[in-house]
Amino acid sequence: MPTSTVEDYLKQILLEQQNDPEALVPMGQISTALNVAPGTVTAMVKALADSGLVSYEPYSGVRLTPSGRQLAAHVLRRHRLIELFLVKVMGMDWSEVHIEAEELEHAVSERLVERMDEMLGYPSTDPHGDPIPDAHGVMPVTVRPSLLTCELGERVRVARVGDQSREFLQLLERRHLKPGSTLIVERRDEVADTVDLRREGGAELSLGFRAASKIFVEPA
Amino acid sequence: MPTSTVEDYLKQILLEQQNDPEALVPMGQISTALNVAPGTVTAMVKALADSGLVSYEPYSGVRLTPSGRQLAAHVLRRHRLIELFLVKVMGMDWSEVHIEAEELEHAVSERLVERMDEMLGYPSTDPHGDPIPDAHGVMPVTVRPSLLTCELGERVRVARVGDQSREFLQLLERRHLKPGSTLIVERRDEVADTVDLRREGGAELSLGFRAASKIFVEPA
DNA sequence: CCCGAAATTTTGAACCATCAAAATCATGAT
DNA sequence: ATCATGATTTTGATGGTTCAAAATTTCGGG
Repeated sequence: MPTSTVEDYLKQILLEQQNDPEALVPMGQISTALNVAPGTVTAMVKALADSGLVSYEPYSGVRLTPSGRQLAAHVLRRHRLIELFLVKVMGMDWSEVHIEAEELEHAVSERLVERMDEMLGYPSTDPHGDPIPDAHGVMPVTVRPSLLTCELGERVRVARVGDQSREFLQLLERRHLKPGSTLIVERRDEVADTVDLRREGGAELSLGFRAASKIFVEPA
Repeated sequence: MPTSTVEDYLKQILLEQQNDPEALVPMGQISTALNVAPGTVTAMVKALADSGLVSYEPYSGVRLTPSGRQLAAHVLRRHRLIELFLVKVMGMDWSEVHIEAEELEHAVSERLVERMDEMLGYPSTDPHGDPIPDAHGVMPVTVRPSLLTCELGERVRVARVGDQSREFLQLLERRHLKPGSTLIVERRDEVADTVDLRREGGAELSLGFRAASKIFVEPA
């Protein structure tokens, strides 16, 4: 049985390289994301390599092996199903479920996860629009434009948000920019660092480039 | 923040001495219950004593201090609310929820526990009839007769079962002896080691003394 | 009152996850 | 090509939890 620390490292590596399974994730990135000292990551990664969960290239980085990827995907599945469960069934706020799921993902049994999945009707995405790996650990990766890169003047729907922080999510809630909302990007001003949006109903609002880049959309 | 190991020790000590707050729980009892070596318990208990959670009397045993009791009661509250939640909301079998709750009790946040409590309508007992401590850690202790000590010929209702093992609980389920069931103890035979019961509806069945002593009843 | 069995404590060791700080390596700019 | 800078690895150490086995204590019966 992998420890919860091992699960955290694998999950993080998966998140950092999910677009490209061949990519090497540098140590520093993991160190920052998990908030541990760089040397700790080196030590841990060596142990993961010894267990055959990652392949480690000194001074370059790590990538998941098939079995590491499998395990990581299951952790991610648990995390995302739990988040959705907490929102849909427990009525919790979407801005608080990430932290909660961070703990619960290491404690729930396989049976309980499958029960949640069933109760939720086998959903494909979590409250932030992230895909939920299926029971075999398979997860579709969809690349979408953000508010910074999508067409101007087209009606788009918010599909996913790329920042799980409480503050960011609460902002989106107040501005009615949760996944599912539709809107149009009216204009972008590089100098002013603003993206102007028109929401369903006509209300205008604007975001800075950094915030806009964390909201991903699909054609409405 | 106490570690989950600390929570396990405190909870176990509370369970072993819940009738008498003055009682000293011997090391061996904890060692057996938690399935760790005796020396490990000694070491851990010393650490708990240093944290002011228990008072330790070498070669005699430990008892909870007020703050230890407080903490233990909160762990027990989480455990029992989770068990009930898993049965009532998740539709899990009562024979499998104990193990699940054993993990979850260390992972759920205060907020989530209170949310479960609310959804369940502030229940007073868990699926096995054990009392659920309130949000302040206060738990009523009711002493009840067992099938071995209650009056013969009286209609009684199963109020609590004192064995959480899967096998025992599945047996009770098959025999319709879950908490809430009513029955009459017809006779006891010391030599044959049998307790004969008549269930609601008239069906007769018998149990051995050891099993009978783990089923507690109240007047129906 | 002493003695042996049972319980408890001590000792020495291991594993996991972590840190700070020193040493090493890699890379891009000159 | 070299060299400074930043990333990575190494080193030495700590805290928490655990074990096995040896030493000690307790306590009831002779």
